[in-house]
Amino acid sequence: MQRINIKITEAVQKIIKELYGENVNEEQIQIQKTRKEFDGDFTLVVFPFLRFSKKSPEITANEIGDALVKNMQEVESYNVIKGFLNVSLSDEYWKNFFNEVKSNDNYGFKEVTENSNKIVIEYSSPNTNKPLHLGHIRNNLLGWSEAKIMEANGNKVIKVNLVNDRGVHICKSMLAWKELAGGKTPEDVKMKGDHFVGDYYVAFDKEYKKQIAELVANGMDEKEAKNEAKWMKQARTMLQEWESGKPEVRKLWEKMNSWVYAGFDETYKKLGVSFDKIYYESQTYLLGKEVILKALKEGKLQQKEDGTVFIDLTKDGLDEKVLLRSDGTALYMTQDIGTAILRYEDFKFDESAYVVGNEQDYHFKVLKIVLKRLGYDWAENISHISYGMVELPDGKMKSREGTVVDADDLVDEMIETAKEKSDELGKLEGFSEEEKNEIFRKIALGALKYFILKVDAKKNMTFNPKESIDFNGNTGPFVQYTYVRIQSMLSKAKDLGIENIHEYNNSEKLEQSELALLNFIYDFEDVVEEAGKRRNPSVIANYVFDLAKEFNRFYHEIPPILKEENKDLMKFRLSLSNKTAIIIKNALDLMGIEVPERM
RNA sequence: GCCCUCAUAGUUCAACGGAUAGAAUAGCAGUUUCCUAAACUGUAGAUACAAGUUCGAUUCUUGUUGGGGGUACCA
Repeated sequence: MQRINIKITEAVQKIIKELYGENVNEEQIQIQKTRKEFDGDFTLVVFPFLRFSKKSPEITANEIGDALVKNMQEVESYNVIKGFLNVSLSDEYWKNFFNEVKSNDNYGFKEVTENSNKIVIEYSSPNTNKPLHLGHIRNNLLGWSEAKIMEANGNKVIKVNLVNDRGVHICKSMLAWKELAGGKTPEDVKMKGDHFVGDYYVAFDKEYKKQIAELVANGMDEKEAKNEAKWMKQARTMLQEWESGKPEVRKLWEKMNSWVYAGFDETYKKLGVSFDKIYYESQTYLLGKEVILKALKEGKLQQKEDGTVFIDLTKDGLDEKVLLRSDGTALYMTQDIGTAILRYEDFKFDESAYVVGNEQDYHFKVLKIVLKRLGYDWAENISHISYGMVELPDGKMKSREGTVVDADDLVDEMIETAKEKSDELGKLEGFSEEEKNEIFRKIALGALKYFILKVDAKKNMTFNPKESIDFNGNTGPFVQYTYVRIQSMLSKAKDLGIENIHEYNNSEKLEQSELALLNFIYDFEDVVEEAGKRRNPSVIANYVFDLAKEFNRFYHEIPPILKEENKDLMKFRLSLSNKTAIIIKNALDLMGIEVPERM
């Protein structure tokens, strides 16, 4: 069935041609949803046509409105307020629309086929020297949701992770462990491996600072002290040993990384994210080096006297960018070039998307240009899904100052709060512990995910731990609750012996709240598309909240459905509720949020 | 210095250049012989400042002020 907003657009085009003899393109025809406070379903803005009609906005709108009623049987009436033509569709249209979609659980989604666009999306990208924190949570939730939304828009999506498992920062925690741990493992102290390793990274920094302070006290200037501190020198040596493949160092590196991976796996599982392929920087940086050295030989890059390899981007309005250190070791950019190339060879993607914070906007601008200069045409299809920082009410998170919000802690606290809240309300009595815990988990993660994803991805956001745990108002649990309520009603209907809720013959005039719900249901398809185009899960969040709110209003305004004597009407309303629940479930799924059946 | 970004109720967030700038929360006032009150209803409260473009500007342009980020042989 053709989308009615498109049909109206085409009709308006024809009408303008007939009335005023002008050809207007689709972009000039602004059809929007009628705002709540006015009568109507769709609104046409007529101001752009005044120069054709040479009449007042009111007269122009009336002329077009008359013609629409005449030309389109779906259009029942219209009203004009200022330059706005509000069009009301007939009950018959809405009932037909609902009949089309009520049993289609995939309404709003496009099919993924063999010929679909292939998108590789990278997200998460952790370092193996510390556990995941709140910033990673935003990244992971966004990455997962973007992937889901891309899929819903008919793209073939491949989710990849790039683990930053090498570099001097990794050596720092290795060194501290070697010096301080006395051979202890995470098992020995019953800790999650990533937290265990992270503690040694912190320990390194503490000792390092002490050493700097000592040197400064002995008269060295600070800059020199930073370079000359014993542990820093040892860490650098360790990196060189690592690069040259010294067995002892490699072994330690593998051991500690494996601890971290076990910890990450747990966190990823808890968050409900996963990957189709994992890249390791340790496996891509050599390719990056190779490609750069080759390009240098071909004269595409430049070299300084000390051996530094760089690219001059001043013509692109950027600076000179170093691609290899003077000692020949790799940088972040070096490995990212390697990874990008490897990824193209692996997947021959149509698009390669990176979910990475906006602090790296410059990095990705450079990456794209460098790859193009090196002759990789597909670099044009690299996109950076840039998102804003997460700040705490009292400022930015700083790992060194201990103001980070740990990912595992946060999730655990949310679950604990969900449990308290539920006990307080006396819900879930008579459930087994296992069932209850599963529900708490869904609610807690629903709250967290919704809280983070409802904010426009590209904007910085403030994370207030207290408010994020809220389960009322514009929150995940509010939406989940609406779903649960509908499930409860549907199962009660079944208990009453009401079967085949999609089979009815509703001849009643539609109520305002029913029309409002139908409009929301209609919108879902456009919302999914918009979220995809804008690369923004918040579009979904805003929509599903409004839908849930609208349903709750409907639920209160309409007399109890299960007591409705007109069985056709009752079934229609049950079917409408059921459809609402399915859309809630599908929309939340696009955000990685699960729905409980009871709560 | 240069580049990029952001600024909306007390607070956290919305608003393809369109109508009277929406929600949530905190505040105040209500709703349960009725399908889950984690709900619903009412009330009060905001576009940093100054110009410009436009029929129309929170949205676009310029300037001012104030945040954030980048400009590393860190990632």
